[in-house]
Amino acid sequence: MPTKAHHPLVEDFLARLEEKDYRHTGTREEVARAVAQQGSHFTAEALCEALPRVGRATVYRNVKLLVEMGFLCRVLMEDGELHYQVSHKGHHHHLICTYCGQSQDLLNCDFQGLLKEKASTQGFEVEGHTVELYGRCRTCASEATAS
Amino acid sequence: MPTKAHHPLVEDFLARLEEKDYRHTGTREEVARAVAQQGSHFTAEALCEALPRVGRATVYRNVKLLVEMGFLCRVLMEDGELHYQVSHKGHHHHLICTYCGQSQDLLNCDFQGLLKEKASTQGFEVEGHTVELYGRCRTCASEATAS
DNA sequence: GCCATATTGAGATTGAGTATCAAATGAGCA
DNA sequence: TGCTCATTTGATACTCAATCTCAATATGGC
Repeated sequence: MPTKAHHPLVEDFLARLEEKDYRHTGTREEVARAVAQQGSHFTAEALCEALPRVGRATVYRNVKLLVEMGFLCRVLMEDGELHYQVSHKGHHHHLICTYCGQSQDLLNCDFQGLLKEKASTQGFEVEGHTVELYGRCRTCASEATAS
Repeated sequence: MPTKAHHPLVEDFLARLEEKDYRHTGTREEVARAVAQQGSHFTAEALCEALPRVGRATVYRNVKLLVEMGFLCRVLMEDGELHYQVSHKGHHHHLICTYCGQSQDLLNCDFQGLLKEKASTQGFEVEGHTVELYGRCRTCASEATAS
């Protein structure tokens, strides 16, 4: 199958597949391309709908692969639903707007040190953490102020 | 139905039910007692097993009630499974040991201010957040050191 | 092109949680 | 104490996300 689009995520994913001795299949490329076309965050189910010719199990398998390889990250919504979004590399947290639903990354923020220090006073060794922030994005906040 | 045990959680729950014009039923008391007897954290399903004579739907309904009233809080495990644990009142975070599974509360820790400040540099107004920490509790950490 | 094996897809299955609705129960009141 | 009626309960069906199974297919090395 010829490579049509040249989205960096698709390219990088295919390169990484080769690197790790996974096979480069047409289906994987399709999934990666669909992921790249999703806005902000999306559910695995939405991806399935965007890829009607690809089996549900395969979509889930490839999403898992993309997460393991760091191309996608999980976003936990306030109602407990699991979404995914294209990942900026490296550790970061999500700012999820509960008004418009958009998600952005919280940049330049290192809690690990603070968390470790706090937890160590109780003898606890922190190895990992999850942080999700909910509130209003800039646009929604200014709309609220304007009205 | 006579009140047999006098666990504070059970007592407080029953008092709050009255306060909020919910009915004090034998089933609610049973559920509260079972919750009080669970160690650390537990799933709704485990509660169902501990209460074979109570319907699954009723267990879920009462767990939801206990959460709304602040007697229970949700604990998100690293694999995404939802557990519950008896809540210390007030905002707090969880330290979840991935070795023995125990959970403890992270006390005296206020991130809200720091989080708000960081997020506001991106124009985001934080209204809520979730934080879960994973690692080794004191016991598991010292066992690892000893071996 | 051939082969061994990784990958895929249809469909069954699991598991958590919710909806339905008739029957049971609790609480106020006579 | 018994009546009455709204609340609560429980059996069951259902939904939804996600995983498992396994035969069919596609891939990459030779």
